[in-house]
Amino acid sequence: MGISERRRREQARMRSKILNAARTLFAGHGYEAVTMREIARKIEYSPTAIYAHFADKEGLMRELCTADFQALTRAVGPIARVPDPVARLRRIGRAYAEFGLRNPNHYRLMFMTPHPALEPDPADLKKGNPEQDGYALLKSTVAAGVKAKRFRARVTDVALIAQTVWAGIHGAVSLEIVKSHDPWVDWRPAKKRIDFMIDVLIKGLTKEHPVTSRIPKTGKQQKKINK
Amino acid sequence: MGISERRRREQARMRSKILNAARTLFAGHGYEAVTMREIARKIEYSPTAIYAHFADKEGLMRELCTADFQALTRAVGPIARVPDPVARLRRIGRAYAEFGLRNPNHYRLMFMTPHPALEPDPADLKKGNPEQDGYALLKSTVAAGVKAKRFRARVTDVALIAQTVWAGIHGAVSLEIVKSHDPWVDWRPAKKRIDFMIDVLIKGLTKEHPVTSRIPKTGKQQKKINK
DNA sequence: TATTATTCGTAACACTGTTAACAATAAGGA
DNA sequence: TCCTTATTGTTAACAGTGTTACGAATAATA
Repeated sequence: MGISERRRREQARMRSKILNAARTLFAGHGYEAVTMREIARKIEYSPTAIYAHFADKEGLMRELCTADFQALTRAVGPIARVPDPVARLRRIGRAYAEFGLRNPNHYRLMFMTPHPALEPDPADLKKGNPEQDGYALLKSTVAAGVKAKRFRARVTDVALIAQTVWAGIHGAVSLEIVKSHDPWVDWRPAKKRIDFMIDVLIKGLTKEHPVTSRIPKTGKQQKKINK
Repeated sequence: MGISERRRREQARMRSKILNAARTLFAGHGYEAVTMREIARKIEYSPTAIYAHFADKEGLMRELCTADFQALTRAVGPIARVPDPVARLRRIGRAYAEFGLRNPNHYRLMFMTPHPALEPDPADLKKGNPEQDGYALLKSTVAAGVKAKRFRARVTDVALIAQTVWAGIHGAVSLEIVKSHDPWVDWRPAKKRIDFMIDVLIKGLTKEHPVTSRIPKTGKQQKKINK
C-alpha cells in the first residue's frame, strides 16, 4: 500500500508545516497575540485548513507544549548520570534555567500560564509524562541527597525540598521573563542571579561542611560520588 | 460652586462603580476572559459609557493594578518598623506571599503578565511609585542586614540579594497560582512551602550563628537601623 | 438665551476563533 | 469500471471581541 503510505506522509508534512509556523509565531509574539489567520497566511492556506489537522488553537498550542516538555526532558535527562547528588541538583537547576531563558515564550506557556484543567491524557501517562519525568529526576536527586545525608538535620521531606528548589529557580527565570525590562529595578544579569539563587538554595539546604571525607563508611559508594 | 462639586462626585461614583465591577470580574475570571460588554452589563450601562471614564480595557486594568500595588505597599509598609533586619526580611517575605495567595488574579496581573512597556508615569514617579516602594523596603532591609554583617562573607551585593529573595518567594507563589491544580505533583501545602522557602533563603544568605549578641558594638547606630 | 462640554446610547467597524456548506480529489468495495 | 465514502481544502458566514463615529440629551457657562 504505497499510496496510503504517501498520503500519510503528506498529512504529516502538512501537520509539521502548521506546527512550525505556529511555533515561530507563538515564540515570537506570544500565544494571545497570534491569530489563526496569521498562521494560515504564513503557510499559504486558508484558516479552515488548519482545523482539518488540529481541533482548535489550544490544541495546536498543546502539541507544541508537549514537544517543548520533551525538549526540556532531553536537556535535563543526561544530567541523571552526574553521580554526586548535590552537584546533580546544581546542574539540573542550571539546565532548567537555561532552557527557560532560551525559550521564554515556550516557558511562559509551560509554567506561567494557567491551563484549563489539563487532564492527564492516558496516552501521555503510558509512555511516562515528560513533565513528570523532569520533576521525577529532580525528586530522585533530592532523595539521593537525603539518603547520603547531604541535607541539613531536619530537612528530610523530599517533595518539599524538590518543590522549593524548583520554585526558587522558576522565580528567577519567570521574573526575568516578565520584569527584566522594567526600569525601576536595578537588575543584576540574569545568569548571575540564577547562579546566586542556586548557591543560596544549596547553602540553605545542605550541611555546611559536606561529609564527603567521612563517606568511606558507605564503602563502594565512594567512587560514584566523586564523579 | 456646589454644582460642579456634585458633578465631580457623580463622576467619581461612576468611576468607582466601573472599577468595582471590573475588579470582581477580573479577580474572578482573569483579565482576558472578561469582556467590556460584561462589565457594562454588570453596572447596567452601555459599553461605550465606560470609555467616557477610561481610555480602554488596559487603562482600566492599569488603574486596578496601581491600586493593588498600593494595597501591597500598605500591607508591607508597617513591617519597616521591625528592628532586626533578618526578622524584617522574614516578615516582608511572608506578607508578600500572603498578598499573592490571597489575590491570585491581581498577583497574576502584577507580576506574571508581561505588560507592554509600561513606561513610568511622571505622576507616579513624583509621589513615589508604590511598586518601587515595596522593592525599596526590601532593598533597604537587605542593606541594613549587610551593614550589620548578618550575611555571609562574600554576600554583599544588596541588589543581588534582594532580587534573589524576591525571586524565591515569587517562585513559590506563582507556581502555587499556576500549577497547584496539576495532579502530577505531590504538592505540599502552600503555606508550608512558603515558610520553608523563606527558611532556606535566610539560611543560605545569613551567617549560621547570628551576631545579635555582639551588636551593641555599633552603639548609637542601633537607633537609625530601627525605622 | 445661546453656546459649549460632558455623558451616554445606537450602530457600526475591523477584528477574533470557529463552523456550515460545498467542491475537488482520490481511495476502497461492488 | 462505477458507486460510495473519506479526506482535504475552499468560501462565506456566525457569534463574539475591543473600540469608535455619530447623535441625543443634559447641564454648566457666557
